[in-house]
Amino acid sequence: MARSLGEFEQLLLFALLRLEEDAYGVTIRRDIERRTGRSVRVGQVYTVLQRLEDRGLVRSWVGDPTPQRGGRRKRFYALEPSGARALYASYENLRRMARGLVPRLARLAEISGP
Amino acid sequence: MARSLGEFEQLLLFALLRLEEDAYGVTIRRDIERRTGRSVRVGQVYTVLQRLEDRGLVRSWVGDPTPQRGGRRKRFYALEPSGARALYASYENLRRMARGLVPRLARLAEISGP
DNA sequence: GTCGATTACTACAACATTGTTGTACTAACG
DNA sequence: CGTTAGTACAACAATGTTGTAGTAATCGAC
Repeated sequence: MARSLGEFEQLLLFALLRLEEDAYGVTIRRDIERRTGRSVRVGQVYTVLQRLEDRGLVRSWVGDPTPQRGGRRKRFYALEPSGARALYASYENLRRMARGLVPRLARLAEISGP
Repeated sequence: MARSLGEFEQLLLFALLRLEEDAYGVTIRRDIERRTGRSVRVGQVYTVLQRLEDRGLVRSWVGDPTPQRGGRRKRFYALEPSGARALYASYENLRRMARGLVPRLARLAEISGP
């Protein structure tokens, strides 16, 4: 059964969940960058999306052309049920490990410099 | 600056935090297994601990002999300040991505069968 | 209408870091 | 010195990350 998810994979799947109908390469990337503050290469998004689709955790389809200046058609992505289960399991695991420790961790992280 | 932490690395660091004075290979392994329900090889723990130590996120020292039947001396581990910061940052990133989505995710994960 | 210039977006190869496993080794006590 | 708790490490698999090339769409000139 389900191998566990890497860290970036988790971020990616959460982005899919949040974006719902509007999840494609560019919006996914932007969502992760904005929320985490870390910079994400475009290629990284597509590479990981493809792997997740190969594993059956995500599905995708090509959308219709839009009346925008340039650009090719978007490929949209959505969570599969198995993807939701995998993501939930990973996140719960981490929460269980973290339970009760966050305040102390926060203090340690603050104290120790810039 | 701080690369980001992998998933297992995060679990490991949380275990260190929880175990405080009593963190060494065997207890760390047991803590992760019990809380997450996933099985962990002994070697995995030491491999990852060593890498984290190389990166300066963890420190270790060899303890004194104990009055137990057999066994060699334990090597104890503890979080370094930079480790606390890295762990906190990773966990916060994930929480920000997950914010507001967990109930929906839980429902999706439940519905979609065993 | 059709032909390119322009543009939003996707695909992928290549390399780096993390994850995982199995097996061998060490040092303690009785 | 036999037994045993514990550690180290080599080797391979999966995930993370980057750069660059390719594709398919619209617009505007003609």
